Amino acid sequence: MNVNRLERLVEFRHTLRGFLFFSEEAAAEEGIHAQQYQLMQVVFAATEPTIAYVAERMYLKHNSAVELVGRAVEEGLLLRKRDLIDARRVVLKLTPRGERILMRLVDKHLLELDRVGPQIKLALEKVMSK
Amino acid sequence: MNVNRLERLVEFRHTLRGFLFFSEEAAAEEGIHAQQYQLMQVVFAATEPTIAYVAERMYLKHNSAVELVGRAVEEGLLLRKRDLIDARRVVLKLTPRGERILMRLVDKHLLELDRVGPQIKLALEKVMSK
DNA sequence: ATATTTATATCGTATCACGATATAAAGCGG
DNA sequence: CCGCTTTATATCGTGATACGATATAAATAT
Repeated sequence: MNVNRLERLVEFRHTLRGFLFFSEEAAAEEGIHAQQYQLMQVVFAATEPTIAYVAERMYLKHNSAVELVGRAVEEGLLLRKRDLIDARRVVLKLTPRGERILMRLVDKHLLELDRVGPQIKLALEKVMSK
Repeated sequence: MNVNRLERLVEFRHTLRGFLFFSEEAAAEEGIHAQQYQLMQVVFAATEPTIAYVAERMYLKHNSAVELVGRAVEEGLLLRKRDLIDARRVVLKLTPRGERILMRLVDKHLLELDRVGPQIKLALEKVMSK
């Protein structure tokens, strides 16, 4: 039943896309972009959030990370701090505003995952050849 | 432990992003974009794939769907066919080339989900408040 | 001390998505 | 049958995103 597995794959991607769409909308409600939310998550959760770390964690090239951070800094979500020990490096930190927005978004996403998590899980189980 | 749930949310998004990154790479290996792969999935799986249907299914505005389809048609992945009954509508169909590429990508994704599906599932379970 | 590597930044280009607007066919009310 | 509205697709201008190529500057190696 290869057709069946294809249909299940399509269904899985649809549930995923639904979740990601929720994420975009939630971010938009806070006046930011979905990628900025992801960036803030990564920065907040890291012990030493540098540009290179962000790039690796988000599967981006470093120049893309630089640009993403640049826009976030411009919008007052993040701060760049030059590393005192190694002056090539830039360490990132959320602004109070960034932190407030992140926390609200995290709460919303946790609620949403309580709602759609089971559906995603089911769709995923169906697509895996157990 | 709200911090814990946040960390688990971050971990979940990381596994998801990993899968989506795989998808981007796999598409690139076939010379197409990840969104074109998603589009082809939707078109292939639908009984009557119109622009409006694609937009709804991919959570896009119709103009975005028009543009996505336009680029896919230009690259020989899809065909536009005017609906004979309702001449406003456009029904989409994969070209043989599009279909071949889709099938290869579906296979690759099914294999990848056998590999990373369990990790995604685990991360999802951990983030849901059971 | 110079060469190389590492970390970040800049530039040009393309995809993608959107809002606003346009066009054209279908449906509707009289 | 004819305007009027709705529906389906298309076009235009703009901005975020991501990339490769290239640049800069600090750290490290020889």
